[in-house]
Amino acid sequence: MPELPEVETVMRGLAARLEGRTIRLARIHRPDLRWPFPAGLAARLTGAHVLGFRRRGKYILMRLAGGESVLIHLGMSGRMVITPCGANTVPAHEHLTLETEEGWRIGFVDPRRFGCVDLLATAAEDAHRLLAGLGPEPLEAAFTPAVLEAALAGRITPIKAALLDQRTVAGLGNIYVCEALFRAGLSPRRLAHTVAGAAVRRLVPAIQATLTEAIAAGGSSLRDYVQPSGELGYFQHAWKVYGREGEACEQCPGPPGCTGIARIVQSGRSTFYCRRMQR
DNA sequence: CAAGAATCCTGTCAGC
DNA sequence: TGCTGACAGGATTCTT
Repeated sequence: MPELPEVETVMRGLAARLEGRTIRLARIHRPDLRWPFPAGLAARLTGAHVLGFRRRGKYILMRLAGGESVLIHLGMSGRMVITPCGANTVPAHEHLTLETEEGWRIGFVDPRRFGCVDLLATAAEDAHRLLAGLGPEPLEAAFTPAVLEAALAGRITPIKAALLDQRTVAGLGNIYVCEALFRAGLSPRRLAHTVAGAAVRRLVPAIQATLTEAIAAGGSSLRDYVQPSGELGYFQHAWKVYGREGEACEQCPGPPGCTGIARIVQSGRSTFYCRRMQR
């Protein structure tokens, strides 16, 4: 899916067109994504005034006047497409359409339909069942090596799997976990509880730098992710290991001994890493 | 309780 | 060109 940097980029794109504006019209084109849309969603969005946005992990929260917020998750293939109003046809897999009074059309497109939309009370946002269990925000000050070390303590699972678990830290996905572990020089196969001390002091800044640089690049554009404006993020060109099976590791001194970037499968998902530089 | 597998869904790509 | 199977950014739910 869109991981934290992509979600942050999408949220900023939405804020630029929606913050302080009024939704003139909302339409739903099917009854559900992962779960049914909340009852009366289109009617409750139509005429709503948007106060602002925030992100929690991979979730976007759109705060409305009147005390309600809209929770949006992009799932694996979700994206927001912002275009001028005009066309009457609904693009393929566009499940929710918003139109602003300024003439912008915001479409939530999600072919695989793993995304979701919900309505909740703004005052109780963090108590929502999908947000309540999330770990710390990796780019906030509260995410320290001591905090991560405590979250990893006693866990008998590869560090790769532990970091993908949103209860450990919120917002990382397959790509950025691979990239952050490479940056920290840690093997994705290491058991989570062994990542302590100096290792976790390398890992926290590695996660933060990876995410910060990716956000600055507008995220990574894969097949079905683009920024709301239609521009492409370009962080995919900065990947050091993800999708680079067999290529030389740029940190390795080179042969002899450099076997290139390996791809393994952990809990059903591809992991890319350098066996030599990541221990 | 914790960890891993199965599952939801559609599109794309490699290989035949 | 067309078919088939593997695989894809996620996270819940089900099994061990």
